[in-house]
Amino acid sequence: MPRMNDDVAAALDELARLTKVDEQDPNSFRVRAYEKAARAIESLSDDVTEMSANALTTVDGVGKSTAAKIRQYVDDGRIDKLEALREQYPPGQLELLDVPGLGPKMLALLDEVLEVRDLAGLQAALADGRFADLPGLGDKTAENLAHAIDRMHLASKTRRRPIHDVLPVAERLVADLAEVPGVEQVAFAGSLRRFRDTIGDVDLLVTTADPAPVMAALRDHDLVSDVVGSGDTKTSVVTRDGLSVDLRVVPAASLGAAMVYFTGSKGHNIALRQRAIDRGWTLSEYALSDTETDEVVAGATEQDVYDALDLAWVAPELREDNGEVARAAADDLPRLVELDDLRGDLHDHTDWSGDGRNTMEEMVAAAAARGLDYLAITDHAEDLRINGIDRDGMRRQRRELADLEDQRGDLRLLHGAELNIGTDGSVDYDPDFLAEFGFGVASVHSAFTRSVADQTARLVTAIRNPAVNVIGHPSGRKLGKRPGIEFDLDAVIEACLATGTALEINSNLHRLDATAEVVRDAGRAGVLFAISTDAHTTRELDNARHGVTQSRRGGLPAEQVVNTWPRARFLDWVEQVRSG
DNA sequence: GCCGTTTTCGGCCCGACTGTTTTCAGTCG
Repeated sequence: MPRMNDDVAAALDELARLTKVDEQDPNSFRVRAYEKAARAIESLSDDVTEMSANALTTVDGVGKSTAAKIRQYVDDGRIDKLEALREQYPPGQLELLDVPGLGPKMLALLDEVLEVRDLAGLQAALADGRFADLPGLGDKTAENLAHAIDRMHLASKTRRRPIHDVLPVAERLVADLAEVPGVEQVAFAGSLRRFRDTIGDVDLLVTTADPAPVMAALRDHDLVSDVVGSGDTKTSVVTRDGLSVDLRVVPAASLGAAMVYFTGSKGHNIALRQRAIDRGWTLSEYALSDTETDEVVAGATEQDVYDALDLAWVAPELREDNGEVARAAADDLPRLVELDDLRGDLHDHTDWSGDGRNTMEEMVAAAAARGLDYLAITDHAEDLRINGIDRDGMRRQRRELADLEDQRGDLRLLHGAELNIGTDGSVDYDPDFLAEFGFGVASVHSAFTRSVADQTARLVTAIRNPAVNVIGHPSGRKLGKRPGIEFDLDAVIEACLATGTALEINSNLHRLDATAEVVRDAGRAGVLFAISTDAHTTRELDNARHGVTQSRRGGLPAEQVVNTWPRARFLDWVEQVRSG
């Protein structure tokens, strides 16, 4: 969460990359140690600037040496070893590593034999045949690298993209491949299944007795522009817009082991493997099996694999090597939210305000069709000049909603508003008018770049406002477009706990806000959450599943989500907050 | 570089694909 942690993680990642080149070994233990430390610092909720070297060594994956490097970075803004390596390997040379199929060994060979130290030099050496004459290399490798350079602008192994660009593609591929004759099961794994904000590539798993047709179906798919490789069990392609997709075919008896393996994360898998080794077993994508006898211990389902390792099944969203393995071993994992748990939606727009597309009647009917028991209509309020509703409008809408509730007799319909949080934390209207609403969401829609102190004060003021039940999309981020506001989470947590105000988990794939880190840290502190769709159309009510997944990624216990509560308990909470 | 219910030394996850090797090296995830 603290920004300095991200800077430190980035420095450690760069150190890993340079060390990989320096040692000419992608699996160097030192490289892996730096990478593991980077992930550990990234997911740490404590601020590294406030930690001593000793405190840093208590972080799993950080030892004395890395702790000293982190301290030096925090204190001096530099790391001696990093500076030395930067000196030794100029950026142009490192760019060569971005070429798919070119690793540290080839990098060293190019440097030593051909004195090639940048992309232009490589292209020249590929063109005039010097590359193909290198020991252990030939024409085919040269051809492949030339092709890889040509499409680098398309699919870069370093470029991750927002999940809203990737999930629809993956879901379409899964649906299409499921139609191929002989295919039994298809699923995506990888960081997409873990529901990270950004995705590097798509991993698809298929079970079938006959792999050839499904491999062909992927190679020939409309969305695919380039085939990187295709063998008996694995095919790699790139889509037209540059997304890498890997397809693996595994036997049905191995699907569980394969799902574990390809879902990751790497750190989570290594932790599982260690437990397997401790028991005299080995864990691969095919099975958990006995090292001596090769006898299969488990593999058909994920549950079997975790059971055999004496672990509770770990939800994919939690598999980030953040201590979830230890919690699974202690049977101490939280009961996470399922889509069926949601009884209401608390942030919904209609065509009463400028950007909603469906009528109130349509939105309510759609919510009823999805089995909800209560719904808050929260159109934009008057401060949003473009599309907010004025006071008379709000009163008329309130009467119409009450009539609708009477006519239908099924859902409890709350009349609220999505209030706009000004730069000073104030919201639309005045206290008396605000008190007429039955519900309130308040969100930041502007001034995203104020100081941390300003944004914190802004949020805390809004949280303390009794007309505010929920803080909508707390950071205001849009994935791939703009970062959210930065604020002091501890202060926000404290205010929420004092007032009972909930933080929203906005289900829109472009937002996923609160972030997983905020959900995790505020959730652990006991803060309440609302999983809301922010739907502007009836279709967008289906986004609730994404909000649920986001809450799971933050490890949030279902008990802390107010819209999983039965109607009476939920309404009590609404009134409790509003009575100050 | 990290780590310790066998260990403060000696381990550290595992397999597919490709190309260039007639048995393996490099890269990738």
